[in-house]
Amino acid sequence: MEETQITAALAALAQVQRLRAFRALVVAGPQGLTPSAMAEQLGLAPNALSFHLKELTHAALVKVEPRGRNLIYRANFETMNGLLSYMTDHCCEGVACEVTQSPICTTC
Amino acid sequence: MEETQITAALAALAQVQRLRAFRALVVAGPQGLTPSAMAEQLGLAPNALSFHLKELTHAALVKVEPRGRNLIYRANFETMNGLLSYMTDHCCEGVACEVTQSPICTTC
DNA sequence: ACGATGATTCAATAATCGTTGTATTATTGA
DNA sequence: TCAATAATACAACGATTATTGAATCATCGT
Repeated sequence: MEETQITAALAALAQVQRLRAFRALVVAGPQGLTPSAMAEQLGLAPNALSFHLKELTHAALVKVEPRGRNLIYRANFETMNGLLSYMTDHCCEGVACEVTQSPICTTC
Repeated sequence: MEETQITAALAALAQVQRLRAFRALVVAGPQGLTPSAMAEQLGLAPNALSFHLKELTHAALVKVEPRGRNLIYRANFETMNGLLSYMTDHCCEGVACEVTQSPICTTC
């Protein structure tokens, strides 16, 4: 993963509403959530949520799939894992400590 | 870890210079780095680096310790681990996928 | 085709953030 | 004490960002 992608992802998550939205999607898992369900759950206006989801999408943290009249948003676990790996890579020069590299949701 | 602390940490890392500075400290490990060493390594003006280190300190991502005329900055792995855990917690409702909870640098 | 719902887009305002330059504090060594 | 180095603090400008309200586009069921 590139540095710009990392900072984009971090910036996207560095905002309460987006962090909550993303976490809701992480918890929801492969099933995903519709914007209206998220708007109700998070107490957000539809347009505000849409704005934040666009940011998350642009940072490749979420994926969208149209289903009929609804959209299904899902967390992008590849980006998530790339982000976590990036922050832990080469920790302590790779020698001074034992870094356990283990991404999440390999089954998703 | 609280939500505000999480967003503070993410916001602190969502900036190229700070991300590089923090990663340099992660790589450096327990030994840490002085601001002047970091400034040279990152090609940053001393005051710019100082500003960014203050942000990282305020987000509890780094620790400072005075040593003679120098300061030693170190990555705060507790915050780091808390941050990673927060993002992966309750993934997929805790049932649909196997989340391997394994923070980094437990030996640091 | 029509009304209703789901979701996004646009525009404007207010607030936040990064950068640069200058000045200031503290510590070491002669 | 004086010069030099290490590091931070302060102020100002430009740029980015979040929020709000209103409007637009697409889809479903009748």
